[in-house]
Amino acid sequence: MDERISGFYVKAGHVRAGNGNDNSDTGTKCGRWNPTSEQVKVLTDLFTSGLRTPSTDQIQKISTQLSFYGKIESKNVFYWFQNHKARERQKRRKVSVDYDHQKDLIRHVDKISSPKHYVEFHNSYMHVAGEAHDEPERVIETLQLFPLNSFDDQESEKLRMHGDEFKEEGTTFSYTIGTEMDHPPLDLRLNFL
Amino acid sequence: MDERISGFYVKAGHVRAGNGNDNSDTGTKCGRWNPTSEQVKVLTDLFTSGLRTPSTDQIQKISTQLSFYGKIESKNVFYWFQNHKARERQKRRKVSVDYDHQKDLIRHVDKISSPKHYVEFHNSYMHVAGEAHDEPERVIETLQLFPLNSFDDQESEKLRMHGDEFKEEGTTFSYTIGTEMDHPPLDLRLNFL
DNA sequence: CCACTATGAATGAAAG
DNA sequence: CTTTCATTCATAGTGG
Repeated sequence: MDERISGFYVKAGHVRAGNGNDNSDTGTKCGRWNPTSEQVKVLTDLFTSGLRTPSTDQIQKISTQLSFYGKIESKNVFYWFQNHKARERQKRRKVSVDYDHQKDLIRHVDKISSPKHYVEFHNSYMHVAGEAHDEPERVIETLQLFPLNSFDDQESEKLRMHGDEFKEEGTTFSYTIGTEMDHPPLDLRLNFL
Repeated sequence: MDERISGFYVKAGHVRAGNGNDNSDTGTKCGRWNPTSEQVKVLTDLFTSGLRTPSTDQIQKISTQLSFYGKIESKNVFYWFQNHKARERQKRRKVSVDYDHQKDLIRHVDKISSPKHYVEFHNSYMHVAGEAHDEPERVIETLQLFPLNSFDDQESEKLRMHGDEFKEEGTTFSYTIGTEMDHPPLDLRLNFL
């Protein structure tokens, strides 16, 4: 059975707001963004310079700038950085395993059946303040594209202290009450509610 | 085999297979929640009807109902709504800058009324199967869709006024930010890299 | 034509 | 609520 070629992968929606004139690229179908070499270059440069998670503003600006080379949208830039960062980390993590035992390297599959106080391990990255370890985070100050605090965050691998447990019941959603009650008849429409 | 959702669920059956996360049988529910078509449908309906931030109690009930279609927990519902809502907004924000200034607008009004055109819920392939089936409708007895309100709901979240929340850089965007230059080409400054 | 790979896109989960 | 992280889905591109 090979359903990989079947036409079921219609993927509803995704109508590309534009009128289909987006292919400024190599005759790309409007399926998904296909970055041009220039765009990739710029993005890569930015990434190399240290930009990991651009803010909305920067995404907008970058997007605007890159539109010069071809069709591109903000979300493309957003996804690009997300993916790049993720993949890099993914690779690093794969090769990592760092020093064998970190003592508390548990990485157990949390059983989130009854979330109450499950600890969340986190990488063994341990952020050493003021210590440049292996991450080549070179921030080229020469690349001041925008006045905004460009690349500040970098990869701040801070220890994720747990502290927020999801509560199914209780007084977790204290803020929800009275926030928006624009659907009073909810119980009505949904009997079970 | 309890294929309640038997049929052509192309996507179903994914269930994190092949990872060998043999911690404890795995098969059941390790990994993250993978909503079924029905679950998504119901959640979407609720969202569409205006529910955005369900209370703890509502989450509980929804979760209970949805558990019929498959494994689900309260927190899944909670997260679902949070994400859905957040992304609705995020989309709105990132989709801008699209109707840029390099092209003339052919449709003037379309610009305002096609915000959510962009990224519809696509959950792909599920629609195909979920529609023409005869099994899925089993518990829907209680889930009767009401006559939607006259006013266009789901868009009543304009109460927010955030400073960072913004889009449309087109008009307010000025290249006079730096003393650098005034032309768009970004590569120029990045060329040194 | 089919398998594999790189990567764009999406989304569940969580942290802040 | 907002933003980020991790994992997965989907597809263009390429090799056999």
